[in-house]
Amino acid sequence: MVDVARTRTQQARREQFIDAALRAIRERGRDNVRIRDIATEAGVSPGSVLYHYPELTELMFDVHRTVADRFYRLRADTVEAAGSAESKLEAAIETGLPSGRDDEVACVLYEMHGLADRSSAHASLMTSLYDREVALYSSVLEVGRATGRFTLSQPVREIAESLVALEDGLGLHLISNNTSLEHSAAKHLLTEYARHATGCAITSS
Amino acid sequence: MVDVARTRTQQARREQFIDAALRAIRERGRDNVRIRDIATEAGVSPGSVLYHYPELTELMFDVHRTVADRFYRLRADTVEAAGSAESKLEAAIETGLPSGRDDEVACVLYEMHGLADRSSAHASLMTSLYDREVALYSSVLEVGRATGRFTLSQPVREIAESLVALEDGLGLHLISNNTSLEHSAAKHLLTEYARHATGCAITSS
DNA sequence: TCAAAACTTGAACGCAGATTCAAAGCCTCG
DNA sequence: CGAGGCTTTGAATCTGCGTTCAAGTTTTGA
Repeated sequence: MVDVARTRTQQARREQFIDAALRAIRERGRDNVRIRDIATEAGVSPGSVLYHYPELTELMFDVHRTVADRFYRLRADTVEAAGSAESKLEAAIETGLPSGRDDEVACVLYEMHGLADRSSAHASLMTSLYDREVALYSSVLEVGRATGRFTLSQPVREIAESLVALEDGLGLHLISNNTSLEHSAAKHLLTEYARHATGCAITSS
Repeated sequence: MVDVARTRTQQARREQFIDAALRAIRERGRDNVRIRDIATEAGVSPGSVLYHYPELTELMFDVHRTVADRFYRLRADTVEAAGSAESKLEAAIETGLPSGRDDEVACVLYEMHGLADRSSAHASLMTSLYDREVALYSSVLEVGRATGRFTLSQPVREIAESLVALEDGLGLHLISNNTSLEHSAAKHLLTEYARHATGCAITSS
């Protein structure tokens, strides 16, 4: 995935196609999306898409990278903005679950997961997102412990990894229309685990 | 999904196609599988597949149903066979994670998840599996509590749902080649949570 | 201002895969 | 054994999508 040098405007154009592809993928599914769909979404002709992305796999990769980054950035920024360790933890939990089935970024992120099976490039993206999310939770836990607000029941990394896995599992069900699991229930489960693991009094308001 | 009446041999033939499709999907991916792949896998011609499954969506549905049932059945049987509540819990955990990337049933099950987005029939299958898994864990927890071996830190249903979500999230990462998460580590996290929630002394041997 | 480069388009082409179907094979039961 | 129904096949057809490309349009920069 070595990037050829591109001008600023070329890069900007590409980003428009990334957004168009994102919407098209959401609409038609990762493997059913046609070049025409992406073109239509971007308001151009199919040839134009190919001109900027001669390799569709590269566009797929960029979409994956983009949703992973956006997902993480929102979380990191929200956590950063929160004051206390407790509210940081609440912020991480709140932003870790897909807001609903209208959550484009989360939906596409889950769609992309499947590519990791067969492409090591996509697997790296997934691993990298996982690592960043674990690191984010870890830092929050460290802060809470350092300030004496949290009493951790397990090693930091274990709690962080469990939180990430838990929200991924819950998110998967929320996005897949599991009617036995509401968003509020998912958040409650996540909060309860966090509460037990940190011994602090956060709420799933 | 009303089934037309079929003879025993017709049903048996269909099951061969389900197995062939399962292998083909594993090989080529849910949306990239061609009729020819399924036919080849079954050792017949494409026309034969269409003869038994005029609607490919029906075959997809049957594959989904089959993997969900196999996955659950193995768990239920293993848990059933275990003696104490502790070993039942260990059995549930052990069978809840994909054994590896060679785990056909688990891999295809995760592939199928994505269909729930757009098909309510598939969403029902997913929900049904979730419900059964939650019920399975719930029953184990009830047994442990009734026999005084478990001291539950949360309502039964919450623990059960958390365990299911946790293993789904962990499984997703294992199947997606997340190099930051080993199978043994996943099992450890699951075990730790179970231990914490039940207050009992199981090990992730 | 103008020439070259970058970009876009839509029509034309080629191909892969779904689908159809007539012919042939093969059960099975009277 | 043989007639009728069930199953399989491979060839023919259809369809839709990717890809190419010559011809136009826009942008750039000198």
